[in-house]
Amino acid sequence: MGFLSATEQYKILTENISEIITDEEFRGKLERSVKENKPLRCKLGIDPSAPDLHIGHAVVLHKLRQFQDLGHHVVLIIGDFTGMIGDPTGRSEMRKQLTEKEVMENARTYQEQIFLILDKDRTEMVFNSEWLAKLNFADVIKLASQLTVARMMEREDFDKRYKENIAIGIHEFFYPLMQGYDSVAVRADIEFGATEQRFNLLMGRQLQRDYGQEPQVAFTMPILVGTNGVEKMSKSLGNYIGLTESPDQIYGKAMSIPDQLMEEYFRLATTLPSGEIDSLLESLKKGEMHPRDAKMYLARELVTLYHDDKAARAAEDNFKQVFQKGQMPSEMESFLFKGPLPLVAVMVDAGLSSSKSEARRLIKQGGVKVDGDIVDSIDYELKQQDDKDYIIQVGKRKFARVKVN
RNA sequence: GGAGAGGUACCCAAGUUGGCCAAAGGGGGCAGACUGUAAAUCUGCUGGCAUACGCCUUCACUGGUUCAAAUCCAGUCCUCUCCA
Repeated sequence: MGFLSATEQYKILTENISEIITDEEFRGKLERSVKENKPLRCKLGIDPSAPDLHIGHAVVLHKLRQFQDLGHHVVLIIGDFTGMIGDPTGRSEMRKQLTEKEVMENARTYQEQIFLILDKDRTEMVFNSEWLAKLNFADVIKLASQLTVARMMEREDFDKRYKENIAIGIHEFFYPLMQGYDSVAVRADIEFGATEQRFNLLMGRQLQRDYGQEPQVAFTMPILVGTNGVEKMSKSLGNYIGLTESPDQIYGKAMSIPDQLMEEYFRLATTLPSGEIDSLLESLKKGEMHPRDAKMYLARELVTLYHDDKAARAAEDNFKQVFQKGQMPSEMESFLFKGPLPLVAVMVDAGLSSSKSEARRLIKQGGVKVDGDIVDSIDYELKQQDDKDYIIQVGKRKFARVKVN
């Protein structure tokens, strides 16, 4: 600790964030931390309902990593207990409750992914069932009495559901309370979350006060827009870039984002210094740099972040080969079949199409190529070939190497 | 507990005088053209099986009426509103 002054830390840590509540308290905590040489306890709650992390989740993780790099301490709370309720935040319907087994399984896969970004040595991991499961009914009632229905209904998501006559479960009211109680349990100095978590983060402040603790500072981070540039990034919408995806997938998806999204992605999804991003955007605006090249840089950065620079270069070479020169990728999944076989069946078995009907549709629309030639008949058959493989291409980006014998 | 409204495909949402309904329209998605795998725009497709005639599964669930049901009837489950 103590390499950087509170002022210097403040400057770095408040970059690219959405809101701090309150700024004054944050400065105070930083100064005290430096003076007493005591790391801040940075809390992040994880809802183990969606086990695949994407670069949207990574926004807050990168911020935490910055804290860690400055010597602070991260307390990661796996919401195994709350996961059984389901965070209603931003939901337009009740979220399904997970079983204990599902929660544990998801939590495990989370850990693997989260340390792609966080520093394991400065992370403490806890499960909130540790304290929440111990509360008895009287404790729960006491906790619930901290909050009025009116207060709860201030939340936009609940209010909206209420007005639209969509079900709200009583148990959903407990989610913010439990999350807030977590802050009490781990004595959090700061809690992080996306902007939509604002209410929950504030609840932690209130409960900490009620339990005689200094209230945590709430740090909200912007929500990353999905690759289609329309809605927020989410797995269920399919507009995401997953942390554990292959270099080619990450690179390709990054290249497909709308141009307007580049700045947001550079700032929130990469770890490039903001000065560098500023000058890059500047030259882009002046027309000194082609938007495509800027995007390739972005794609490279993202691959490097979750793989390495070697993989990034390889993904870029592959991209150039396939999409700029229109050639085949150097590597693709291989399959072995006993022939002869109709092409539609092979497409399904090789995962290029989800059903034969869809495969036929794709062929009719001219979206399928075999060895570079557009297939014009849905009866197309793959015959036995000992000497070479078939290269099947579906759409622009799906390829498979198929050997038929 | 009483009265009323509702549950349709990935989402929203038509359709409820029974057949022309695999089910309008929109969104999303996919494919094609144009590009920089961008955006915008245009075109086509969007339950499964089948070369095709067609067949099968699907409109909360279960049963029934009928030659024929998303549409009619009965029961069940769920949601919402008002009353208590």
